[in-house]
Amino acid sequence: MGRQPCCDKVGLKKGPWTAEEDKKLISFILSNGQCCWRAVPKLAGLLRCGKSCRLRWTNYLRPDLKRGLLSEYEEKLVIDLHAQLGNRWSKIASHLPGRTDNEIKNHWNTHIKKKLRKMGIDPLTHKPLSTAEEHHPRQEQKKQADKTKEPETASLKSTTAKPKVEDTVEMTVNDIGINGFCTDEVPLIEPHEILVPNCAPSTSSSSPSSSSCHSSMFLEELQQFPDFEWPSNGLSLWDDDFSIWDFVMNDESDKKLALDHSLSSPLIQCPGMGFDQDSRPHQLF
DNA sequence: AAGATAACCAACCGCCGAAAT
DNA sequence: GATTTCGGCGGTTGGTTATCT
Repeated sequence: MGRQPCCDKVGLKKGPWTAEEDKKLISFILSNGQCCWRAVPKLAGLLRCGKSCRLRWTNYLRPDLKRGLLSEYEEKLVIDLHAQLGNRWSKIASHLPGRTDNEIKNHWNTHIKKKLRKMGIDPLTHKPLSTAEEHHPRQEQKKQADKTKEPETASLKSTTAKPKVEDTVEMTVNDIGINGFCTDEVPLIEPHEILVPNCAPSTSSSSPSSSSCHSSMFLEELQQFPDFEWPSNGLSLWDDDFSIWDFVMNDESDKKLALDHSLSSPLIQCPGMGFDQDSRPHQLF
């Protein structure tokens, strides 16, 4: 017979994660590292499937995640990578430290696509839109939908047909407009080398219209748990350095543990991860 | 002020290749 | 070698918030 089932799906919880669930998951991974996801829900006391835990961790709870809107540079990078890789969001995300495939995918669908169309560029082919397409956007959408269904022409399939596209990506740095940094060789930055700018209130990441509004709700929810120690000096939700990790890691040993885990685990380790002088991972909520 | 619509994004679904048995 | 699950990926959905009328 094959492997054992991942989890019996009866009675599993779905939908948005609560602060308590987040806390359980973070605590578990902090003390055990990332092991097999199948075992995580049971061991962490969660009524979720392992897949859901993995998704929550990689897309939201990981300490090395940047949050907030993509910078202009990141956006250009995404466009350029998309032109070469197609909808291979995970490959694209691997070139943007601290960003997830889901985040990039969402940003592409909500922002970049529109931007490119406005500029008269087909977001699928990265070539100028024909006038017919410009005048009949619905037809264009249908065409695009058809294209994606067509295995030979769909960007995903066409790129997979090539031998290891991601290995042969040539970044057109001049197009991006930033010198001296080839994204094909994302530099591994040592923690001490990272200077993550504090998330100033004026930046997009602190705007309530971005994902941070969810963080705000999340934090309010978190306040309901008495075992979380709220800072006594009156914390603003939009404090520059604020993060969930401040709540999960109540003391210095926890913070050290998080640091150790994130540096020792190849799955957690990420070149973009930043720590401030207190060894606290920056979370740009 | 209220309802309608658009925008955003976290989370789910289903598929696929790799790995385990 | 066949069967089954795991882990990862991309597409899609649905709830929430913002903006418009």
